[in-house]
Amino acid sequence: MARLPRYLQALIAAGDVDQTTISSQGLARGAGVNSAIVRKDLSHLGALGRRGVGYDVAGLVDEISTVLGLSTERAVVIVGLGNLGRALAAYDGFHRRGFRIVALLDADPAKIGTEVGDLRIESADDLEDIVADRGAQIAVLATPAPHAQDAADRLVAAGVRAILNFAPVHLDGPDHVSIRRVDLSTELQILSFYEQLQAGTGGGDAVAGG
Amino acid sequence: MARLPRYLQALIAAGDVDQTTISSQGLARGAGVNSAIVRKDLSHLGALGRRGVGYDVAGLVDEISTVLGLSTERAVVIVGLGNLGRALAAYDGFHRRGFRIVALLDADPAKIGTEVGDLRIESADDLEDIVADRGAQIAVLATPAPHAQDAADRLVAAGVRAILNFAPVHLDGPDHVSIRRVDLSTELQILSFYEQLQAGTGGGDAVAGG
DNA sequence: CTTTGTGAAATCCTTCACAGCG
DNA sequence: CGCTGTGAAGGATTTCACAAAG
Repeated sequence: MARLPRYLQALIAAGDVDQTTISSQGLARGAGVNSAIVRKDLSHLGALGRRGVGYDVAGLVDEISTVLGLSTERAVVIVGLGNLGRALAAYDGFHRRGFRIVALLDADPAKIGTEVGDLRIESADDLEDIVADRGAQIAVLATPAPHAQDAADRLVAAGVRAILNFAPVHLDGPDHVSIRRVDLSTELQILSFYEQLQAGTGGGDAVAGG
Repeated sequence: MARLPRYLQALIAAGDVDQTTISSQGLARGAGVNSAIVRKDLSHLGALGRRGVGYDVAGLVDEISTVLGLSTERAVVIVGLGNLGRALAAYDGFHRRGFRIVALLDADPAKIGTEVGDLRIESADDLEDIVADRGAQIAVLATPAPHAQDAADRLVAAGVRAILNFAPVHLDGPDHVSIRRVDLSTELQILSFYEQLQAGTGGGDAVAGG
């Protein structure tokens, strides 16, 4: 259910505006999807809405948070402190949503010992010990592409169960480890494709950008 | 065709290793997908493979680059120079793939005039003029969430035809503008969900992470 | 004997439309 | 009435399986 986080965002926005109840259509607008799909998704979590009224905002926030496993804090390790890694380390969105960064690892001796935010960069040589000691469950991978698979293998062996990969390569891993990928230049390339399409038409035709 | 950039990456990796030809299965491994789907995707671009041999690496790179519109340089403007925006501005992956950053815009007077890489941050007040003058076709949005929709509206009005949105909100826009979203905390939340699932099982069951 | 290109089957996901509850 | 919950319909995408080509 990749849409739950979207709903959560829309719900929090609604709560900020002191809305106590929200309809599937209101949620759909906030999340940028169809209202039928909102109802179907939410009915999957149990019958949480009241007919004729809508969904209780606070109740749904709790329910979705629980389902997503956000009720307990998750320990995150960031591997690779280049431009992107550093920005991620400084990004407060993680902290705000219950993710605690427990370590920053890099292989470059020049970086080791320097501080980012209030954490010190440590040596990637000690990856296994650090992951185990601090109970890191999730890793954010922002190394150069050639080192990503190796780093991933070590993270998996050390007990990490989920990896968010920013390196522009496909990573292989065992089935019990979830690997997601975010690739900035891939996203831009997809946009480039659509942009080109638009340049062709007069700009009138519909192309879902989604 | 959201998979073409992946194929491109796998092809470039194959070329780096002096491979002159590649099978659908080899490409599939590199891109992390099924080989049948590779063949179907590529057959859609025309018959480019040779039976019994595979696909010509250099030829395919050219073909996919053309389809994605990467053969001409695209002008990109980055709006919002916080941690993430700055990292994106410094990210060389864009440049390497034919995207040229033509402007950096921010609303914060303290940031205006400072340099990031070899570009100076300019005032968001001049957004319309700057986008028009420099022919920016694609915008990267990394503003705080509350300003994202407003910035998007102005970008669209100024003639931008594609937006890559890093702000954690859904953006509305006309059909002729493609809007894609990358949300880091959403990604982490999805991982959190899978992580939780894994913690429940002994770690043996299969859960696709992709 | 290898590997593409592609109909057909299977699967997944979305939308429609409406019964039923409040 | 308004709005949820959901079967059924419709679309889209993925996988299978194999004929044809080199």
